[in-house]
Amino acid sequence: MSENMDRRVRMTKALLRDTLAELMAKKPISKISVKELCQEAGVNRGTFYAHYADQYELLRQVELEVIENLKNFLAHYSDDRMPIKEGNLRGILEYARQNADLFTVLLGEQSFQNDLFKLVKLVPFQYETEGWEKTYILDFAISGCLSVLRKWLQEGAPESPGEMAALVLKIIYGGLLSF
Amino acid sequence: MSENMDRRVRMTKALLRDTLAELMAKKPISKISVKELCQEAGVNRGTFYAHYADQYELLRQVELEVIENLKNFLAHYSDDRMPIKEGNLRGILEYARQNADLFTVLLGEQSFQNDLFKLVKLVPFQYETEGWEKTYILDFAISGCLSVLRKWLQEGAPESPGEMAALVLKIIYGGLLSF
DNA sequence: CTTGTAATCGAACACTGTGTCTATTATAAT
DNA sequence: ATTATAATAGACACAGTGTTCGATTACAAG
Repeated sequence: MSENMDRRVRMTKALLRDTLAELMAKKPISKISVKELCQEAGVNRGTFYAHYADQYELLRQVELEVIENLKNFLAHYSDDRMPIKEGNLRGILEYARQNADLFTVLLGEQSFQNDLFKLVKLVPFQYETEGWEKTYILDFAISGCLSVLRKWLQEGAPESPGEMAALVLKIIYGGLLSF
Repeated sequence: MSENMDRRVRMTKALLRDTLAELMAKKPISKISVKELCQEAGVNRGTFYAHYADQYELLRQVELEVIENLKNFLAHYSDDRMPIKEGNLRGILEYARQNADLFTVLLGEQSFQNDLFKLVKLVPFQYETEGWEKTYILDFAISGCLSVLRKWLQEGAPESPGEMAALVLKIIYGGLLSF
């Protein structure tokens, strides 16, 4: 992806990516102008437009990069035909924790959430039944997990990834009222 | 709220509200200018600025209006100390179905979701335990429900509110794997 | 190390939308 | 009918946009 790029291009994109994340931690992207973003990043405004159409396209690119990372992540861990293993889950949580600031921003974006939904739905689950309820159940579960992840990161990730993985599994396999 | 307002003011706000909803069904609010919105609504741009600072403030107001409606809704139905009754839930789903277009738009907004979370958390639930897991469980459940609602509306609400209420209750009380 | 290529830069440009103001007209409340 | 106030058209300075130019700089390949 970003391997075979000019050093300068990678530097520019990285600067813009990080600066956008910083600014978005303070205010919504709608209040961030390309001008301000470039001044903050120390990048020429013309250079920005050479890569992106606007702030939103930049954000979208960042989202897709992270999705790509997560995809590799899942592919690596789900070799053993057992989806949603504890270690599997813990790995993702650790990755999220390490990039907590960026993740917190991205998890607030609808488009990023949609990508995550699609990503999870690639995992081959097995269901008891095959009725119309199936898709709703899955959506319920994914959305619930993402909400837990978001809350966890917002609180500063006080619990360990292991604890959180155990919690999520307990909810999924034990039910919401198993506490 | 909007009872004791000049007819003209109410008309103007209603026009802007509906037009914004229409436009947001087609494209993200970031691509909607105040100028376009006002032309579409047939409202003078100066009049817009007399009421709102920008598109986002207008959207926020609409969100708060709907939240207020839902609040009354909950207050009416939760008189009997039994939260999350089937009829209770079905009523809300019917209300959402009747305003499907608007709801679909609003459910994609982070701020609106936050409001809904706060609203649901006003309901006095009783838990088995009191540990740190409690808040995560609740967030999981709320987020899951909203996701189901969103999907249902996006599909054009094929199932009846009664069926959906039953499904949600089955997930909550029966667990995710009870299918 | 040298050289051709390409990315960044500063500066300028026309253009669109913004936010505010004024004088004028239309409408609601009493 | 009178009064108050909301909506209007139009104008204004201003900020940000998106594009262009030539000059400069950094890179990668040979």
